[in-house]
Amino acid sequence: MNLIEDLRWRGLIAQSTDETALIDALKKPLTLYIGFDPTAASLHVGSLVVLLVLRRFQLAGHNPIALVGGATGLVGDPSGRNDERTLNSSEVVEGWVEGIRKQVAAFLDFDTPVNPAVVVNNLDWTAPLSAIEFLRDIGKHFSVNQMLSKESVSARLDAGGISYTEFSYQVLQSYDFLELYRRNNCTLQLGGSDQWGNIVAGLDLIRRVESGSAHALTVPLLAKSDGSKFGKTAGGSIWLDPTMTSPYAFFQFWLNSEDKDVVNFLKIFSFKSHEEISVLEESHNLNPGLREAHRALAQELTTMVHGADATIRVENAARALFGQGDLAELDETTLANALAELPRTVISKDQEFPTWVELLAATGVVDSKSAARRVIKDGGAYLNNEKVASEEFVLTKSSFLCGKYAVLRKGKRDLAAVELI
RNA sequence: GGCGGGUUGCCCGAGCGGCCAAUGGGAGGGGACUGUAAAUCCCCCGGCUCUGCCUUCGAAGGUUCAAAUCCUUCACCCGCCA
Repeated sequence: MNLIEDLRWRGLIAQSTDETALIDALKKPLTLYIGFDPTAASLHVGSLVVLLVLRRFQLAGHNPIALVGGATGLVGDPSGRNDERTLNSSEVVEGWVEGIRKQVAAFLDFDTPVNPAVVVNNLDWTAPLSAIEFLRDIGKHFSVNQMLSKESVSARLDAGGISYTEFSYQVLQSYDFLELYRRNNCTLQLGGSDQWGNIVAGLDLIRRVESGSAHALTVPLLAKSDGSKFGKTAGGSIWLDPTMTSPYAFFQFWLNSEDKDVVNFLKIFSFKSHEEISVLEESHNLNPGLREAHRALAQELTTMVHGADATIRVENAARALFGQGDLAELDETTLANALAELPRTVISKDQEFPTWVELLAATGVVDSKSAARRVIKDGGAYLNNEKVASEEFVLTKSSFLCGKYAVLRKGKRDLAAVELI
């Protein structure tokens, strides 16, 4: 099975330029790139889809380039949006570029002698360019008629307009491809399916300027089986940065995948063999309640992103906190380790203990005291796994397990720790 | 530059002087059932010092006992015309 067939099996191919030619080109190692724009301080699980495809190409012997969009991030991609982006200051974007550069690097191999990965920043070749050079050398090759017909632009024209800045985005991205074609002989660009227009514009530019030919391959934008956005939860996006999404929450995100999605997710994200995935699929169909596939997915991804140690810690924590057993029976070490993975609030022995409402709000499991009251009224507030339905309830020293810890829970799975010092 | 239409809570979208913290839908939250799933059903969904009070309906002023609703100015968006 060749790489393209494997990607197809995984559901990772949306569109490509002439597939026969692409398969042919892939018989020899080629150089390919994917761009990531710094639109936040961290990548999220959605970016992981395409990043892992890049990794698959490297594993198959090709030369991967990860491009961080220090330039394009300053401009803003109109693709997939129906309103203009708010521009971020260059200092902010610069900071994000650094963070994302590190994240991307973690998934690629830079030490292999044959096809080491490369990370580049498009600001390096865009910044020195003067406006006149840009217009004469690059802009001249673009037809506004074609630019207007791009989905990303026409959608915006219908939705209320687009600035000249974002309109120019496709030109910048095309120039990136041209530049990488020249510098690295890069002949394939990967991206989310919303990037098709931008990528193809790059192919045109390469053809016009260098009479060269290159390829495009896009990955479907991942949606859940119910059509909703992948990678968003009530708490917001699932980020790769552990300070933005804790490894605990990250693990739980995968473990809580819907049944209908889990096998697809394994195909998309996992580096297990087809056979291993089939085994998990069978187990899942036979006894979904066991959630073996969910667990395998959560373990593999958490290990990939946060490391094996973190995965073990986080899984043990979940086992302790979700265990059927009485929390009071846990020994202090187990409890302390489990709680270390949760958001924590510290209260002092000397101060007056807060009321139940105040405590719930303080830990952040609810957004406000009003919300805390609502949850209490609805019977969704738990202390050490026991429902507490009184707003006036105040913890006492005996509420603290091992004399130190209290476990707050809202609903089934929203937990926080309180430590007494 | 002229004329007309618009700006409502996380999103869409009603309301068009008091009965409005503001209809409805979606998203979200809790409960029941389950498997830390889905579907379904019930409840909730601005904040607080919570039988009351405070802050919201683009912004600032004004009219009125009373304004999201009327008037004025400003900002932005969308049309049509120049």
